[in-house]
Order: sequence, then C-alpha cells, then structure tokens
Amino acid sequence: MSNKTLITTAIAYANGAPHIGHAFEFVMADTLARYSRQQGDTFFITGMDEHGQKIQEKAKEKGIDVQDFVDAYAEAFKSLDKELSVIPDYFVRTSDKEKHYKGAQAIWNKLVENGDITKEKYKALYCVGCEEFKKDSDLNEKGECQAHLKAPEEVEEENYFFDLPKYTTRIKEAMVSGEMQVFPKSRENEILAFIDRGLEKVSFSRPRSKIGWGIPVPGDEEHVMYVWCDALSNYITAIGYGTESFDNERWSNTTHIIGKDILRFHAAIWPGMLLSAGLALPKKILVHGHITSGGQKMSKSLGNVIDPNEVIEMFRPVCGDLAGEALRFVLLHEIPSFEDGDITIDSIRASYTAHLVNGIGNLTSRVMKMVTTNGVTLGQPKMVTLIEDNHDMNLALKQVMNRMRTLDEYIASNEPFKVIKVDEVKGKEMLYHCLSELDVIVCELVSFMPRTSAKILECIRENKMPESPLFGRL
RNA sequence: AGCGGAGUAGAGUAAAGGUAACUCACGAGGCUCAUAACCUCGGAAUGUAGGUUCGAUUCCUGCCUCCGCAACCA
Repeated sequence: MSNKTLITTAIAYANGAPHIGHAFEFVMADTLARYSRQQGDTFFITGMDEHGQKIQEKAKEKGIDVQDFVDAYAEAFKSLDKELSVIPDYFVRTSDKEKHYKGAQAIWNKLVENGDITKEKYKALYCVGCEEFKKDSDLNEKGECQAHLKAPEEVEEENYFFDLPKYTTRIKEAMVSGEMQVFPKSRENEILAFIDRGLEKVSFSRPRSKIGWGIPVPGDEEHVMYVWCDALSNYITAIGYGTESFDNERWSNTTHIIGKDILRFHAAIWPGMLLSAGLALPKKILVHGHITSGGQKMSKSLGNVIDPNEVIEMFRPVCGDLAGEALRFVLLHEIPSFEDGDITIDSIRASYTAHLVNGIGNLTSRVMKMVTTNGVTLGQPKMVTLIEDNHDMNLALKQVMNRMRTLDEYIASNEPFKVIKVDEVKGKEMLYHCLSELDVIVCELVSFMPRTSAKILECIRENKMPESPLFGRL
C-alpha cells in the first residue's frame, strides 16, 4: 500500500467571513494531517470555492470587482488558518485560472469523452426573487415560494447534465465493500438509503447569461460550469490533475473531511464523476456534525453567533501567540468528532480554564519548577506517538488529557518535592519520571497543539521554566 | 405521514439482563512543587406507561419529546 496520502477539507464558499464551523473543520483536518505526517508522506489541502451566482451578486451589490471580493475572503480564511496553526501544503482557489481552470476543464472533457455529459432541455419552476430553481417541496400549500410568497414561473432552459444514475451500482458497491468508507457508519447508511431512492441526472452547467463568474464549459461559450465540476474537482486539480504532474498514487489514498450538509455531493456525485473519469474513489470520507450554540443553530437573528476571531482575541491578552491554539484545543476537546456539538462563550471559557490553565499550563510550570531547581534533565526528548489511529480526534485528545491527570495524581501521592529533601537519589528518580511523563504527554499533544507543544519541548530541552505561564487566567 | 437515530446526575458523555462510570460545575477535607492551582472524599441520574424475567436502565410494545434524511443548500 502506498505511503502517500491526501487529506482535504471542504473548500469554503467565499461569500462570507469564516465562522466557528469552518474553524472546527480546519482544526480537525489539520490535526489529522499532522498525525498522518508522523506516519508517512502526507499532503494536506484546504481552500476556497469562489464561483457562483451568489458571489457574483454580492460583489455587485458592494460595487466591487468579483475577483477583489473573493481575494478579500481568501485572505480572511488564510489568516484564521494561521492563527489556528492550520498549515495546508496547498491552498486551493477555484478562481485560479492557471491550475484549477485547466484541471476542471480536463475532468469535464474526460466525462464528455466517456459519454456521460449531455445537453438537455428541461422545464423547471424558477423563483425570480430567489433567482433559484424550486422543487415542489420548496413551495408552500399554495404553490408559492416560501420566502417571497409568489408563485414561481415555469422556465425552459438548456443545460448540460451528468449521467449519475449510470454509476449507482458501482458507488453502492464501493461503499459496501469498503473501497470507499464513510464514517461514521450512520452517515453511510444515510447515503445508501438516499441512493436506493434512485439517483437522477445532475445539472452540470448554467447559461453564461445567468452566471458569468465561473469556469467556461470547454467548447461552449454559452455555458459555465455549475458548482459540481467546478468545486468538487478542486481535490484533484490541487495535486495537478490535467497536467503531467498529477499524482495518481497520492490521489488513490485520499481522506475527505466534510460536514454532514455536503455528504451527498461527496458520497454520490463526486464518486460518480471519479468513476466516469477513471480515477480512484476517495478512501475515506469523514463526516463531522454542526456546531450549535446554546442548543440552537447559530444565527444572526438569535444573536448567538460565535466568531472565531473574536474568541481568539478574547484569549490573546492571557496567552499571546497561543490564543489561536487555545481555540483549537477547545474545539477539539468540546466538539465530538462525528456528531453535532454545542458551545457557548461560557463553555469555551470553562474549557480553557479547566484544561489549559489548570491542566497543561499548570502542570508544565509545576514539573519544570521542580526539575529545574533540582537539576534534573531529560537529555534528548523522545518522539512517541501513542494515539490510536481511529480518526476520532476528540477521543484521542481526551486520552492525552487523561495522561496529564495521572501525572498530577502521581505528584500528589508520591510527593517528590518532599522526598527530594530527605532522599536526593530517590527524589531525583521521581522527578525524572515526572519529566519524562511530561515529555510523552507533549509528544502526544503535538498534533493537537503544535505551537504549545514546541514551547514546552523547548523548556524540557533547555531545562527552564516557561517565561510566563503558558495559559493565563481569563 | 415515511425512513433512520436518540432520550442516563446541573451540563456534556460512558457502560450494561444482577453495585450505573468519566469530564466539567457544586460541597467538604488534604497538600504546598505549581497559575487560589493540584490530590482525596462527597451530594446528585437511566423520558413515560405496560410486558418478558428471580431480577430491566439494558430486551419487547405503546406513548411523549428531540434530532437527521426526503438532492442542486457549507
């Protein structure tokens, strides 16, 4: 089996600032990527989905050039990534004409070559207010658009369609056989049930008159690619699809990390496209839940939106350049990896105090004080990884925290600070044990909190106390 | 209405046909190496009505409540 792997996040839609849900996904993926790098050649990508009608309109509303509009959001996401110690090997942008356009057009051509993309006329209900097609289920009892309380008009449009139903059986088989694994199992069941209800052809283009901002359909100036071929293809264009340098070996060992809202696109449409293009299916699709606040979906009207940057700024005065990692920790520790999670500003503060201030921060000061005053050193810190490879970052982190608690217990019950006064040899032995345990803990923590771990390792290596408490009180 | 999942201390999770565990919060004690930290002990829970069983929180049935899915929505 290949050692090379690709880890991806979903690419963020560039029509708004990053929110806490984005932060969670990035942090989870980056942690997994760091862990994966300890075991082999890992390439980690994240990025932006920058096309589409909504973006085009918003930019127009604000009276700015679309490219400038998406550039600004790309910078906002990159800056958040940096704070959170999320460091991708490549940052995808679908407006990138060099790499992405060419790759997306290459896969389009491949699907055409295979006879899976055809032009078809269809009738649909279109709400002018929403500028969107509506299904019967989107309408109220009177057959009106729920948002605009107006009956949609029937329009006829000609678009390209992808023959997804053709791949129904193979997609199902891939899931059942484990060729493409969807975690958790309940999500796999969900998608299998969805497929069993019958897949339909998927519309793959929009008339240029409707969406000008997008990738042109090869050989047809009148049409622009719709989101599927444009956005989903980022995962392969990022590693060179459509060029000589495409790394097929890496592609064959891919893990996608996505939210539950986009499961279908990744576990049905995307595999269909890959099969048509003759490419391997993703090995794993890890599906996380959504974050609620105070038991409710975050929304501006409820006023319970948690802005990741605001949280970081809340931490900044008490832990400086570790502020982003404090949020990173809280997300990983408080949100289950595969279910919905709930956080509030209060629970964020509580988690920070309990586990970072009173936990890792205090433990570091505690151990380092004892070993530095008594001249106990570790020599070369060893690199160990004891975390089980179960994809559950939340569980894995809790195991690390458990180990910390055990060390605190050891110190309390063995009292090396007392022993050292009456029996130096025995006392030093105990302190050495404390120091090497701290070392192990930090090595385990390195994927979760890289900067924090580096700081503590530096203390261990140079036999010194942290200059100031790592995590100060809020 | 359909399909799927879930209801366990104040909060978040775990386990399980026979003493219901852990983290946070709370209360009492201890310790002084540490950031009023840390350690120990304690209070506090199986949605509801039945059924099977020597015994159910676990299995079964009804009810109530919540959540997911029902495709172009991150």
